[in-house]
Amino acid sequence: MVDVAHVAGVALSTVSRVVNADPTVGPDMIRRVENAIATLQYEPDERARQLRRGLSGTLGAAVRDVGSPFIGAAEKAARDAKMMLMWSSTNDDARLESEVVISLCRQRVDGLIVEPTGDQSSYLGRQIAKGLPVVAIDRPLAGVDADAVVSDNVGGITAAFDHLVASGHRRIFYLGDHERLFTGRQRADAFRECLSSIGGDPATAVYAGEVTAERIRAALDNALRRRPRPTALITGNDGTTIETLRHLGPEVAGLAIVAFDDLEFADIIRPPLTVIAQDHQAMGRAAVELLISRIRDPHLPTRRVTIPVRLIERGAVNRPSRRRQPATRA
Amino acid sequence: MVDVAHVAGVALSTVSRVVNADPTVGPDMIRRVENAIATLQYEPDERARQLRRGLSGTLGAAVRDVGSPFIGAAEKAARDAKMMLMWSSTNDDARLESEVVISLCRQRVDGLIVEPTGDQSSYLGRQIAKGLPVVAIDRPLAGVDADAVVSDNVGGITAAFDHLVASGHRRIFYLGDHERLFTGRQRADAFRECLSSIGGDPATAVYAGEVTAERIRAALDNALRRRPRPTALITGNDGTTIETLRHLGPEVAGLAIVAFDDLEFADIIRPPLTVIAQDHQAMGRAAVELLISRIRDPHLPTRRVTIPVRLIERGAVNRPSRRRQPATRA
DNA sequence: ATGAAAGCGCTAACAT
DNA sequence: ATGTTAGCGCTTTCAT
Repeated sequence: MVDVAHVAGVALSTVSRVVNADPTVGPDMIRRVENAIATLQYEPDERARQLRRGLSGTLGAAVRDVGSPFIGAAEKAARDAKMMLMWSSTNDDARLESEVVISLCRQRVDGLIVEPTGDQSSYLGRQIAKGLPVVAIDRPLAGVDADAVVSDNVGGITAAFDHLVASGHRRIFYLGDHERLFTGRQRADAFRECLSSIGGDPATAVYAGEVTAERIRAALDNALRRRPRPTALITGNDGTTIETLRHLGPEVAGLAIVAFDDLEFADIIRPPLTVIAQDHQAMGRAAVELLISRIRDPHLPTRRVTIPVRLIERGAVNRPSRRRQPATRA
Repeated sequence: MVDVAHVAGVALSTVSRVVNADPTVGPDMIRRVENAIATLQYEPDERARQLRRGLSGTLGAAVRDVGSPFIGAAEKAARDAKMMLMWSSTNDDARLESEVVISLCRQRVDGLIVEPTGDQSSYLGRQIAKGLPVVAIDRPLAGVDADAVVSDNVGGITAAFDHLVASGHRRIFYLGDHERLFTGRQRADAFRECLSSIGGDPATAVYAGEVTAERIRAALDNALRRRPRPTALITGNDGTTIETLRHLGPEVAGLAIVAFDDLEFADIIRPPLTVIAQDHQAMGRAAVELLISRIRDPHLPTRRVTIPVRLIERGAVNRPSRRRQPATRA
């Protein structure tokens, strides 16, 4: 910038004014400076401006995975708000999450979106206490009072359940994520609630745990060995759905199935997969909006936004065959 | 940091030394400073250090899409090299690419990974000329001499083709991306080469163009109307594969199919999908390695790394039924 | 309307 | 082994 000032034969501050489109600079000055900028191929240093200004104009995100589905929407929303989004993945590892958050804080992001691992990073709590605007996405932050954007997990599970019941199913089981995770817990609980309401016994129909091929296979095998045999299944997240399809094939061993969260290939497999689709776009957008509003006004009360989910009926959820099917003598 | 110095009762530079683990500081100093840091919850400002040091320790990436498959590997590789990775998506839009690259340059990233849109951003060329280390990923940079990491597209198509031929197919067609894109062009060309080698006529067997549902459907319908009817198909990228499966169903209307690039559900659908899998991990890793080595030594000659691909045989590629099948009277 | 100068938070000489 | 001081590239008073 000094070079530009020198070449243009003006003061440093004038160059700065031109770069920042200050309306008080004269038109000839503007041209002289812009020429100098062009000849020097000058590019302002964003870090220096941020340092001086005290604001970074940057939002940070610590998400579970690079492919986290809200990121696309969040990036777009940030862009629309003229903020940059910097993000890193945590692989659902508390240590890594801590590292990522620290790194982002040292970059002095103006606010942080975090998809929290189950285990609470105490570091994050401290930053929030120090005034860092934070919004949790997908799962709320345990033990800390922070904004959050979550899916309507209960509504989704209930819709899936009702759909199966409406098709005549009674012997339904649930296979999903570990209840250590908020979403896993909420969905499993919602299922229990549903099952109880029709007189079923949740104790033998909820399989929650790690999403690994081995565990899911074992759970499926166990569930299918029960007599009377279950006729329907609700899977609690995409990883579970995929492993289930891998193990049982797209026909799911004759079970009716509703999967939590949509899959790219849900309409390709035969039979097509009926799903509860989360609105990732809306989640990402909402997270950025919440974050920006909190940056503007840190004293806002804590908000929790629940994003609706949608039942997408694809394959017919086949009726159970022949026999009677109450889960218990209801 | 001044605050820390004040609380610890030492000089600013001593705090800096402690923060940077300078070995010349005495042990009691270290403790005093660390205590002050802890009580003040001090967090160094990364931007200020970068500004002063002249290096950002950050790599930038401008990729097509948030879900770009190399990003995960690139992030990990960067992390291993103790560098941060900042990235944004370009949606294959030249304007957006330009914006993203400019933004990254203003952040003074030490180097840039870019998955170039077809249209050349002149801005990027200027930056490279000015000495910005850049490596292109997936597709080389048109008209600019820069490092690149690409898949072995020719080898992949050839493997797919040979596999089909070995199963008795002769009437094979190719459906893929627009030839404006490097990968689309290379794959289509490779297919032409293959087809010619068995005496087939590429003119009627290559369908390259935009990856939209409409175009792909039309291309499939046209291809399948030809007599003698084709017996096999090679799809040129995942988007094309998905639209093809959507249109024709997982049985692909009786065609044998080999798809370029693996799909998460390739082993789930029936019949399972045989694919040419790209090694996205290796690509991301290689890009970061190339970039870092070029940052270290800007005078390195330009390198192009080709990452091998792998044929994953899943479903049997059914033999064509009954009749004879030469593409022409070879 | 423009220039001079202070300072954002830090590192790296240079002193002692 | 520790302190003093001069910037890194910019914005922003405060003068003029």
